[in-house]
Amino acid sequence: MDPMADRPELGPRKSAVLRAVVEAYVRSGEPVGSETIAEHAGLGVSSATIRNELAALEELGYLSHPHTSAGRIPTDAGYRHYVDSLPAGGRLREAQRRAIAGYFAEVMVDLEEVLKGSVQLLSRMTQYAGLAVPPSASDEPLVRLELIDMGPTVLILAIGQHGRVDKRVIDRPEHFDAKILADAEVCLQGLRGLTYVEAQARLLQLAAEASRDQHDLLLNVAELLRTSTQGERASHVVMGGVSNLADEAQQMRRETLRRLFETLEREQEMLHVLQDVSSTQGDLAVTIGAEHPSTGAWETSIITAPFKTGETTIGTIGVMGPTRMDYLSAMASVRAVAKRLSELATELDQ
Amino acid sequence: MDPMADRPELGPRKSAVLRAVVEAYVRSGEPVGSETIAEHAGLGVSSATIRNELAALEELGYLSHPHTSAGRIPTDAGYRHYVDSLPAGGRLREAQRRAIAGYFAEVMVDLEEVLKGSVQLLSRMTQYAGLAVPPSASDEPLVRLELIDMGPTVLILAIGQHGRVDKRVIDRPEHFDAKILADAEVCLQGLRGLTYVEAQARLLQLAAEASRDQHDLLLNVAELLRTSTQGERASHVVMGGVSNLADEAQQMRRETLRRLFETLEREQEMLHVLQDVSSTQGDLAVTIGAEHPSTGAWETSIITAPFKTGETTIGTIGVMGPTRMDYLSAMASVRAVAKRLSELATELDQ
DNA sequence: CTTAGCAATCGACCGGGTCGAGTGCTACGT
DNA sequence: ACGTAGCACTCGACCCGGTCGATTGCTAAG
Repeated sequence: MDPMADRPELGPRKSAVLRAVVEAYVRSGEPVGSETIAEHAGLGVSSATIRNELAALEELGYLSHPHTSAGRIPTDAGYRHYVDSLPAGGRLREAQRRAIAGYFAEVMVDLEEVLKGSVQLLSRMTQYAGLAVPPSASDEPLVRLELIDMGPTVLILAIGQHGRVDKRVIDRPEHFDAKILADAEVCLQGLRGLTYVEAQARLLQLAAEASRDQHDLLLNVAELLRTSTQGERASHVVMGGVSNLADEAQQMRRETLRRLFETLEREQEMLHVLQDVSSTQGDLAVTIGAEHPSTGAWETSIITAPFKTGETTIGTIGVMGPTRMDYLSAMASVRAVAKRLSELATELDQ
Repeated sequence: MDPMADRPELGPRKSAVLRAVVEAYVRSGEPVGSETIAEHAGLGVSSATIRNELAALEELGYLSHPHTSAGRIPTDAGYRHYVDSLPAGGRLREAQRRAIAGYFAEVMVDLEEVLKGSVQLLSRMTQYAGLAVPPSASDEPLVRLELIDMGPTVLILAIGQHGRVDKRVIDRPEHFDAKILADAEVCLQGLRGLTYVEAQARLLQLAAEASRDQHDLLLNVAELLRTSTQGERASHVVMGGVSNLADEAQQMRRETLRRLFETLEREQEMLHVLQDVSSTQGDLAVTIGAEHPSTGAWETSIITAPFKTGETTIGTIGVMGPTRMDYLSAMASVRAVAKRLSELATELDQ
């Protein structure tokens, strides 16, 4: 029963039964039996027939069975089939539509801030945790690169085209006089307009040629650019509504919960997970439970969508929740927010 | 049994018994009985005598009783008495001493970064969550205040004496030409050396006198300074090792856990709690359970210590953990880290 | 004031019995 | 071949009662 194996197409009734199981289970949180489905799913067949279908679906690996006399629970593969069979255009409830419209109406201009708000918006709409990966600085052109003399220290400041500001404070060796700083400044002026990555490469060259005093200084500037594009703080993950996960947490095993929150604190790891998870498709990427080792270990699913300026993807936004998730509505929410975000980002980019 | 009521001094033996109960309970997590104490606390009296003392301590409100045939558990008041009777100079274990020394050996120069590391250090040492309130910008002198033309937007940048950088992106109305920006820049140059608060006040004056075009721009700058000193992002809380709280979380009630994590996400609220909790004394402040409404609701305790440059307090650092906490070692850790932090801050300040 | 002894208390644990939900099978009808 | 009704069976949830062990509180003696 490899959960990743390709499975044959299901007949329309099996699909309907599976959908009914998933939806009932997502609503109630309790294993669902044949009776419930026969009554509520409106398939016009008796519970006995449903039972046969359920047994078949279990045989196929879409459902599982806590114990003999309990109802069925979807497996990860079951959720997967359900999600794949979902109509592309899930509807938003009117309240949610308005929440999104309302949020994006108060236009903001700092993308980082917008993202913070967006993940909170998503977490409120879905009751899961909101996640976003902001654009990386790598290809952002530099508008400024400055050295600021602060007495015992020097502040290195890089400002990107889109309002990104990175800083680094370094100790100032005593023999650093104003002249050295001024000379270095001149060097740095020449880098304006280059991207973070280009400027970093250029700086390494310049440092190699420069005088010894300049050398260290320029290396420090290069280091700032490096950490801003690759390092710890380079790309972080914006999170919101993480407390929503605490709800489901109660029924998780102790260790599961622990590990989940530990990873949430380690942004870099979280970033990797999100990158793995969302590299798959074009529009909406859904990763369910054990389809990714991490989400498997946490018994969670992640839904992400890229957001773009024009045609180029610049970041990712989505939600994370229990595998027992209302995929339909969560997917609709993520899609809608990502769309608005893309519009906004495109506008800001001009 | 008002837990806040002043209580009479305890005799030396009652104190010893209380201490034994607290320490045994902190270690084991289970209600502790008279036998255990008689054997391990080395008081040289029998369990019957201990029982009498326990009954007396319960009568006084220091201990409680889950049910008749269970051992005793300290109340908040019990922990309070225990903490107050602790010797001031708790000893650190050698490993911890070295962890601190090791961390502060790799000197860093950006206080914000140091704080992030410090709370993580504390959380690793204590196995609780680390918390810190960084210095506020209010009294930091400005070294720079710049307007940066970024095409469709303008970036306002404020740089403080100690390496603090605040930014705000604003839309740029079309009639804003280079001249208006240049004029405003001149205005702003004049504010260098003033503190955030002073500069903000001065800007409001200037705006009132300025031309209409300048007016809005200057107000935006003032707004940046305002939000940097009072607003949402003004003073945040640095947190680390929050996942440690998830351990104890399992035995909390569902709602308790939820509320705790919700508040942890709302920095402003967390900030208020920390301010309430740490405003009390000079050195170490310990707030136990219901002594503060918030910590009461979460069944947690908070230990904080101020850190200073010279004699003036500039921030707070501490840990938060379950009321059933190893106060002795946590207090020693917080005290030690705060001390090192003060030394570092004082050095950086020169 | 301390101590030994002892009855009393109460949760934890175990086994058995009932109940109900839900399955899976079989036999029958279409 | 497929849907259905009926029914025995399974198994967890719940309740009950009994035992065990930990711990108390009391009492009476030192």
